[in-house]
Amino acid sequence: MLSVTRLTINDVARAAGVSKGAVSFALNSRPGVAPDTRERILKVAQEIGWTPSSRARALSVSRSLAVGLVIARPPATLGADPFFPSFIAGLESVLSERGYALLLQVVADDDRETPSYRRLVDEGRVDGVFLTDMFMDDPRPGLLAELGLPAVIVGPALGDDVWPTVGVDDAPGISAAVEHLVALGHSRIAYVGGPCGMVHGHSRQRAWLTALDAAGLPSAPSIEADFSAESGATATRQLLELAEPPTAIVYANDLMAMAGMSLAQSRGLDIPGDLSITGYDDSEIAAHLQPALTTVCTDVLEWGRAAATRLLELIDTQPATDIALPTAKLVVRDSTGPVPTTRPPTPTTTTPRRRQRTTRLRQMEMK
Amino acid sequence: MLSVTRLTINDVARAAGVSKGAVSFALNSRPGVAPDTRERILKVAQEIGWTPSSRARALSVSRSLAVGLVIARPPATLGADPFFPSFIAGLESVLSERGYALLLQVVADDDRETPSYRRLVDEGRVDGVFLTDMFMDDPRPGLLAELGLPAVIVGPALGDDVWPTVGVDDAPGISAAVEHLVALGHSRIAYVGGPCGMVHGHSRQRAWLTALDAAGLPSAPSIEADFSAESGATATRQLLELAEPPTAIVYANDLMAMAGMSLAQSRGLDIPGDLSITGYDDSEIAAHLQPALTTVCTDVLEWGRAAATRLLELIDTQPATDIALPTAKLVVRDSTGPVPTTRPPTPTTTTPRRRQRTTRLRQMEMK
DNA sequence: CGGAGTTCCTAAACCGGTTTAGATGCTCTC
DNA sequence: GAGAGCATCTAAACCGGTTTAGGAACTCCG
Repeated sequence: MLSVTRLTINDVARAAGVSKGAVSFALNSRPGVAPDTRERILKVAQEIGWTPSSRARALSVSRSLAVGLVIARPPATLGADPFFPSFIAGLESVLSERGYALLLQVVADDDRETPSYRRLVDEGRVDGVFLTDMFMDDPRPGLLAELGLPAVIVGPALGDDVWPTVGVDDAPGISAAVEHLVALGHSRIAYVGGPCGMVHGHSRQRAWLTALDAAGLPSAPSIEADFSAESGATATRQLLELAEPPTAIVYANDLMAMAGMSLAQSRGLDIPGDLSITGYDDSEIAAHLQPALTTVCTDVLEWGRAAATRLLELIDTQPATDIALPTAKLVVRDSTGPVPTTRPPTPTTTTPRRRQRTTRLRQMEMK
Repeated sequence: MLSVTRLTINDVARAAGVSKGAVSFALNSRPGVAPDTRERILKVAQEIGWTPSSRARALSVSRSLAVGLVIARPPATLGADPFFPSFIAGLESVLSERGYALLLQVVADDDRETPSYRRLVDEGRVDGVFLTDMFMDDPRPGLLAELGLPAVIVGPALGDDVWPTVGVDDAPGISAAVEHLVALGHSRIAYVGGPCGMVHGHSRQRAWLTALDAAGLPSAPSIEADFSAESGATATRQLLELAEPPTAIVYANDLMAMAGMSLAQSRGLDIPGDLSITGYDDSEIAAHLQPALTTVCTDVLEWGRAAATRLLELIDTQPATDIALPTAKLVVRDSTGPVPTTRPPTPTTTTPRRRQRTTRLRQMEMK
């Protein structure tokens, strides 16, 4: 190791016997360099092992060659969400190919993210950002428009936006779940959703409502939870304590479904004998639960790829290529089954089914 | 909005009636500027709303002001791991305070990461990296030493390394789990671990072995899995089919423990009546399982903070401040209980307990 | 054969900061 | 009161690329 200093474009220029500019032209495959000169330059660069410094590049092209992802969620909930890792992997696969880096920021939930974005812009760290976990009336698109920072909204389409939206439509997945339950004979299909103030919380609930309606079913109880296990358990408890508890519950994510399933089981209910349950996400554990969870699966990796592609297009002010995302698919497993037939036909204030079950349990324990 | 161009240090200099250099000095609180001048400059900068461009700063200080985290795992496994989100949140809290950004890369598992690091270095994207999911004889520390890129190893201490290690020791947590089970009367405490080729897989298994030994127990079956739900289920099946199945299983993470618990339950075993189970991680869902999972909890956020602090020190060639990380703690819940007392004293080739249980189940179903 | 048009390339400006060398004015000292 | 020493500040070089203006050589064409 003779020289400690990093290789620069000047070293290449000198070695190839040309000027800095020529090297730059050759590297970026721009006209103005003879084919054989170009080849010679590239060969020399290769030989001495030079890669352009993205620092220097970033300064001269007035771009950061990086995009940002700001995640504002309590880390606990984040950890249980299979979405982000796959999504980020999808982003990466496109970004790295185009020489872009991904800047990640995980901020406290209550920070409302906007200071983070402002800083990213002020410091010129990123050329664009992905917006996730959108709220209804989210201030961020407006803020970013004001700051002039390109953005892509990740999630269900909103419609009237300044920024493009890239997202797998929730509706088909939820609809499929409801239809599946209807086909199994269920008619009291409750819903445990995320915060209605959040776009995907909202859209999934709408999908459930629409599907019920399409099946000609009357409205059923719906509880607004917050995607956490705790809230899923609480919501489930409330539903089971209703005078007329549901025979099936559609959850807006797997985590709440798992917590709900556990809670129901702890009360002696058999899944799916007494209660059918569906999740959303198809997390790794879903298939290995007892019973295996019927859930909705989306191709999150592809989703990430699409979002990244769109953001880069936006940054380069290229026209949008419309990428068709595969729709959400229902994965039927063992947590859904035929509606219980032994149900008493007239609704009462007590819950006979649970009573009965409790009795059976008691017998078992006494044995 | 009169001018569309970004504010630069020149604008501040002009507005304050000083030179570029003076502004730079003032901003970085270096000597050579009179106190009142410094204040005036800062006030002007504040007023016109200028923040130094990190692009330009990065080029002139020959630093990227960013650090990298390369994650090489199949996204599916990643999504189920509560570690990274909290860890990243911890990193962020230190990095952002110091004006550093976090560059994230999620690469395919088989890419073995090294090309990613090489690229990060070649392009000058980062000033240092965190190494996670270390293998025994991992080539990365050596590679990075060669490339001259500072690194901090995240995980159990290895000892002979070029780079500092920041990690919560696994041993106390696993030991506590084993001791807890021993106290409950268990003597056949099996172990389902991660790949032994991985450092934390290895260290957790050693901890289990050591703890067994300390309790004066003979060696028990141990299965090398891969931290995935699938592998956890398979390992559990193998253990339960042993001539003399364990009465307790210690798992190296929650995901495998959950899958194992479900599998055991699907075979009619009662947890913890017939089999006690412990996990590792304390994921959000753990407390909401049926039964709630006894597991090991570590302060991952603090861990992230420590790792970031250490890496920045390394980059600035400052001496290491030794940060004491809180040790892993056992969280006792309901998946562990007294060893079954009804067990026949002589081992046979069949498994009477399960037989008995199956019978009970059958009775129930026939009813 | 002289001027217009191309092609290929170089020198120099530029991106927006940091940092160094040196100018200026002031105090201190003998 | 002249030179040393210091604090304060400026001008200019520098980081490592990209990009523009322009020069040299060569072709084309009337």
